[in-house]
Amino acid sequence: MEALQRDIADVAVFEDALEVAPADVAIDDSFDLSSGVPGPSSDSDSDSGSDSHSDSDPHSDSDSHSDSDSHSDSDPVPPGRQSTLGEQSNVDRSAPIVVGVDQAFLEDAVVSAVVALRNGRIVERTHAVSPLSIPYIPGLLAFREGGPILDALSTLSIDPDLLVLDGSGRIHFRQAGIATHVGVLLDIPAVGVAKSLLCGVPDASVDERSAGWSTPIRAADGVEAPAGTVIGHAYQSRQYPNERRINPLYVSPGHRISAETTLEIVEALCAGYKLPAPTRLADAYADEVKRSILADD
DNA sequence: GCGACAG
DNA sequence: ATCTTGTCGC
Repeated sequence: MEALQRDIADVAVFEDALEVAPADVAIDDSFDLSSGVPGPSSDSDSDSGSDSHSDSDPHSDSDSHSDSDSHSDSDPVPPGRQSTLGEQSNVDRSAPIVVGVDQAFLEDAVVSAVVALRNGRIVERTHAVSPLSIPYIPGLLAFREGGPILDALSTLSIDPDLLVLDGSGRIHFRQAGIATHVGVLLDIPAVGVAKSLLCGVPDASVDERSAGWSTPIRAADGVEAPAGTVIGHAYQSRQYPNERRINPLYVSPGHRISAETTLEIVEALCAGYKLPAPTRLADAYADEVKRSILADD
């Protein structure tokens, strides 16, 4: 597994090779992000469960039947037309699609939820339920959750321009955290957003920082990269005005993006909240699906 | 050998 | 990640 991670890190591109600029994904504060899915239909989900074609699941029997086990809402795009008259809408249909991914766990399965945003609004949501076989081992997270994430992403009808994953990317012993792993396998730009630091050292102490602050995370001790290499950043996305403290985020490039741009993108996606909007929304959706599953049996 | 260690 | 009510503060 570790050898595979070194191969993945070798193929990974930690430089900007994406068509997404921070300004293109900024979250509008003028819209209520906490409410809703697009379209009038309420989200009364059906089942889910797509078998995994994960790297850890040898018996990947066919997923023949339902390709749409999870509901998905995508807005209709006018055929062959960019912009003409009547372009009063603020909706830029050419804006990049940012997809957030998050998971909720069951007994021996995991719900992987994906939420696609464009111009800060949800354009599609889908999910998959996959079996879990490998335990959580620091440094090997992708082997446990990577397959299930691919399961969910394969149900999306929209093509992501950027993936926002829970966990690290380059901030990893072998520079192949789950964001890098998934990004490389799909060859899609990806960033990793973690709530705690796996490895590497911050340039400055991360304690008691105000919103907007950030400091580089550099390779050290066990990280297989030239000592001093900037592998990510600690970023204080939000802070209370008073005594109570909020921990910073640890953001790092997954694939086809630099550490600097990763920081800018995450900044643009947080909009006053601790977590980037795609992650927050996928988080809530995963819990929603999980509870609905626990509901009937 | 001991400690650290994403979700 | 998950088990879980209230509680402090804007």
